[in-house]
Amino acid sequence: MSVKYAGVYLLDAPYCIDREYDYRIPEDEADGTEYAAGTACASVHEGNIVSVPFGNGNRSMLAVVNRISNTTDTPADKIKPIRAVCDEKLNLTPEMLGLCRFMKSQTLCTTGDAVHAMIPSAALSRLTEYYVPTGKELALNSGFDSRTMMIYNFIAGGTRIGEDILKNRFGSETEICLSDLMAGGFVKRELDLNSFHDKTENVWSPAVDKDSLRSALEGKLPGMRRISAPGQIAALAAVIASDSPIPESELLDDPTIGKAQLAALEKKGLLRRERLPIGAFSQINNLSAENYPSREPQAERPPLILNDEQTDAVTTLSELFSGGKPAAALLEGVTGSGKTCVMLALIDRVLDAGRGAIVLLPEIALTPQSLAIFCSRYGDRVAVIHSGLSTGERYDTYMKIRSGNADLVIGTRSAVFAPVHDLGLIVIDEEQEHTYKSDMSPRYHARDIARYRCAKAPALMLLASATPSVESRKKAEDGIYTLVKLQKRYGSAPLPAVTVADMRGSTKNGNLTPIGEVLAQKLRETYERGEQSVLFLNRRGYNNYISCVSCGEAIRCPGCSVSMTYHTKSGSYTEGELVCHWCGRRMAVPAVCPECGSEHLIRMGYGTQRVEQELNNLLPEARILRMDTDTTGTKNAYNALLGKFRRHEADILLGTQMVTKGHDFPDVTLVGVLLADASLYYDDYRAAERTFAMLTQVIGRAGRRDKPGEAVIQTNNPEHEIIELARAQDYETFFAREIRLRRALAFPPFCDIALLTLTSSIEKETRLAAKKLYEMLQKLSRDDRFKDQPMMLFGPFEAPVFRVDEKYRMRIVVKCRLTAQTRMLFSIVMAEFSRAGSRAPALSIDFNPTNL
DNA sequence: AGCACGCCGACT
DNA sequence: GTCGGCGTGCTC
Repeated sequence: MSVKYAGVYLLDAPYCIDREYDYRIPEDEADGTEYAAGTACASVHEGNIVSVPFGNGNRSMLAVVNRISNTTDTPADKIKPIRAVCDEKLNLTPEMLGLCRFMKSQTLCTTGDAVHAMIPSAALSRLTEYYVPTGKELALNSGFDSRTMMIYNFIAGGTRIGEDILKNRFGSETEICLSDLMAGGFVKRELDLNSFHDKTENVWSPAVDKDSLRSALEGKLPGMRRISAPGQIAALAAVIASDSPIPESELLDDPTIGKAQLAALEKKGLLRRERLPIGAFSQINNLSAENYPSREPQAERPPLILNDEQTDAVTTLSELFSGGKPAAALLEGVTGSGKTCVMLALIDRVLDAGRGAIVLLPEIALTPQSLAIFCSRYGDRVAVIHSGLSTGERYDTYMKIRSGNADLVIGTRSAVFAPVHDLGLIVIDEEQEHTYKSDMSPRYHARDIARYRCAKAPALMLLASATPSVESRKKAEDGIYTLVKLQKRYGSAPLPAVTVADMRGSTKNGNLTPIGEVLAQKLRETYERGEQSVLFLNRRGYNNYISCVSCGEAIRCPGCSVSMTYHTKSGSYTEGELVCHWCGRRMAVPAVCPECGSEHLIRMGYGTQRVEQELNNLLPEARILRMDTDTTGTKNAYNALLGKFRRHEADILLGTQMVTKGHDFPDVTLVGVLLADASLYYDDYRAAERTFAMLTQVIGRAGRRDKPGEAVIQTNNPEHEIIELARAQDYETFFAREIRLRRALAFPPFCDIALLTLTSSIEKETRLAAKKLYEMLQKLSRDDRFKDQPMMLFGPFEAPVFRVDEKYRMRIVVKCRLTAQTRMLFSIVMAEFSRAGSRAPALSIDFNPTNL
């Protein structure tokens, strides 16, 4: 057999050394005579996780095998052998390996970052090198010294000993002894998950059904005396109360329960003992059972009742799915048109075809109610991935999917990497949500990952939304995605009546009034009818822009047509200036409104507490639930609040972003939007898009089936086109208007934006590096390789929050088309900046960032 | 990122 | 005379 080489990427490498390194795959030294596979590296495949010696100190580092080859360009004296290979339980499939390469080229992350997005960190961080006996007998007279013999005996006696333990026991020469033993084929090195998962414990579960256990407690079980020992009673009660096996250690925490009692119950045939790895039951969610749906699989899926339009949609989408070719579709359905039913019908078909599916939801939409839809229909084959999972749960969920025990994954952004077998469908619900874009390395967009995976599978990517992003809708327009529309509301429920309340001039001594006359009146009426109201406070852009009380306009950047952000000058509370986050332009707050000449310019904004006070004055009797980041620290608190409101234990729900997402509250007939225009003047070219989507969503929350709903939009800008369009729920006109603007101003989807940020703890260094970076970009853009790529450079300027966490941040914005060439250009810049010393400013590049 | 090699100041 | 500062440069 010829020598083979493995080209590997290190998992923990900075960008500048993130390239392929060739390692020798050790040949089987004992070569079949007595013992085959004398090394741990008998079989290395692409996608395996391995450990390799790296650098001068030959530090052991984790790496992923990118390529297997019979030849290498690396000089023989530099080539080192792979140390150990992790078996198939953690390898990347060829698709996933390809996805890593794709992510590296698309987002300029390191290969390691990409791998970390796919394999749970609990797995990678627990990978450890072990020494294990090979099974080849070591004769006493084999000529090894006594230390080596002791080490061998130690390894042969125990299981999976790590090098640190050996070194501790046998001293610094351990390494030499080990390499002798390995050369002889007596011992091999393995890369495996460390002891955390090796340790086992006793777990207890019912040996018979729970009713029999209850009978036993009551003495009604035939042929058995009533259980009277307090310890046994307590143990039985605990097992009956739990949905999952209970670790023995947990049972023993109860002082009345002893091992003897457990043994007695086992002998009586009531309880069953199993020896299982510690943590094997962490998968039983920490989501409280009360809040989350049961996972009992339903015997038969209830049939879905679809109208004609929905049936047509399912037919079209099923054809795309079963066409055997990659496909992408955009399901555009007005609020209440039953997108979910279409999704379920499609998932039915995918699962029935024996394939897997992933459904992505925004975090705040991942509520017990939305999960219940899936869990009650598909039971145990569902795996849920959300931010509340512990590292152990994440690992268990990953393994459940990998092993094929779950073929439907519901989750947030990161679930797009779930190792679903034979992937047939990825659904991205609320497609326009910006949470699908990661703002940490790897800075990927779930949509791009989904598209890649669906192209390879091949599978169908389905984007769903009532208000698709301009980018996606444009792709549908261009025929890249198949557009499927749902225009009928269920049972032709009417749209809520929308009132736009003009808030201009409603200031009290220069302060804004949170609740105007119209809304106050309707809140009172709704309360008196015994119905519920939802108030949505638009906090985006809060207190950050200057608005004119007379005409409602915010001050915009003369060059960028986005709203300028108000910054307080450092060391002052009252003095501030306006800054454009896109081009860096600064200017003093003007004395009069540039639009209408009025002198009444004010800073916009107030918080939920202020609104709560106002509500208390207005309706002292009403029960108010305030929901914001202060009151909903944890996911459970958030779900508890939602549950409370659903059960009508409060009359008014007041909150920020969280109240807008698909919770179906049956008694809500009034929805109020406060500061509707705040997000209109957010310093982002997507401000209009987000405002439109948000208003559309929130209006859709009012009124269900039997009860007609009403919505009040409070704004300083009642004539604004976006507000008008949202009121009429007119996506088409909105889209046409937006596309026109984006084209004219060269914003996505007509160009791409690269946001380059330099971070360092030394202010001077940061500014200097920013200047250097700018010059470098300028020079490169004129280079022969790139000069045909139009690029516009802006900056360098300070980041909106210049100093964060003792670090200074400078930015450069580049508008260009993302192509292979421009990506190459940025990759050069990235490599250059990550090379320069550890104290030098760090560069990060974000393509089409969602927030600044 | 680490870790070496390498050439100039204050110390046993 | 040395110990050690961190400035380049390499890592299969």
